[in-house]
Amino acid sequence: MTPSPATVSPRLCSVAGALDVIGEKWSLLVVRELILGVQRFNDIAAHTGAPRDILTARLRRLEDLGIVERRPYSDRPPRYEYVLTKAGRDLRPVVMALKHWGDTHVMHRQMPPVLEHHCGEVFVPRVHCAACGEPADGRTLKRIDA
Amino acid sequence: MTPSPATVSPRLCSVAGALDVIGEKWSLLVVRELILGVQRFNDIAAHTGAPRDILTARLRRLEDLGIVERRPYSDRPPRYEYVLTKAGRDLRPVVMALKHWGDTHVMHRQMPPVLEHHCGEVFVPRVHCAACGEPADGRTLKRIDA
DNA sequence: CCGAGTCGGTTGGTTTTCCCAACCCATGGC
DNA sequence: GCCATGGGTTGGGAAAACCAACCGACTCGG
Repeated sequence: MTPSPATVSPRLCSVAGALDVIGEKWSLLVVRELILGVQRFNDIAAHTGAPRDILTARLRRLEDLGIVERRPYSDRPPRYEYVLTKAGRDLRPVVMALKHWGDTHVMHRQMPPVLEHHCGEVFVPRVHCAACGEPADGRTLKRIDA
Repeated sequence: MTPSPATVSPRLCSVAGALDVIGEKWSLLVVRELILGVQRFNDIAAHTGAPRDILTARLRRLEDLGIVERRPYSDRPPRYEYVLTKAGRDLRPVVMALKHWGDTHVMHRQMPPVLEHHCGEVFVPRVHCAACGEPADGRTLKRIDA
């Protein structure tokens, strides 16, 4: 337990290395969103709660580190989306371990599990209209009772 | 992908909950040290590189959250050591996942794996003198060649 | 053609956090 | 007496995070 004398420097360790890379505030929440398939700047900001300027900084850094890829999905107007690289997808076990620990030691009720659809992707539910098959959301639905 | 309109608030999620608890700078490195069996304030400070005042704050918070236990091992002078609770030991998968990711994506060479001795504890090597069986370190060894 | 809305950001100013060196106190050993 | 050890605390400066407001390029509705 007692360390070697005199020249004790911080442990050279890949846990520390990993935290240097993805240990900054918001980084892992951004990765969580990307794992869930959220790809657009505004959506990531809304779902994580991260300030927009910080989010910009994190996305740039994750891009520099080869964890996310930023790619245009529209030329005019210029629009971008973010997707995980292999290195980024490999963070799933980290996020899952955090989620499991959070489930059992922080949240008092069990959170819904992350599911994987048989297509191989993380399952994100989306409501469709059974009649026409088109997606349904707040803009395509309207109250008719009043 | 596009979220529901209007009232989009940060996702209620145990990943976020976990990060609120152990996502602050240095927290997971402190847990790493405790997993490795380092229990004393000065040793944790030296091995992590955390500033002493920050380390104090983190240890207090981890104690309040029930992740570490602070207990005296000497009355006079008053001295304390830190050990993980069950909730703290349950963070091992998180630290291991981080370590594995760091091994493959940050560090360019493989770091030595964390081993578990058959006694059930994490294996931390300590060099002993084969002759007398006592532990050997910088204070008990001396160069005799010059 | 005008005004409002969308998207992906920037900018400036404030607040919070982190960092570092120095100091403190009780004790034990020389 | 004097220094070392262990577990901190303190003050002050540097860095990071936060927030509201703004911007530019476009689209859409009227």
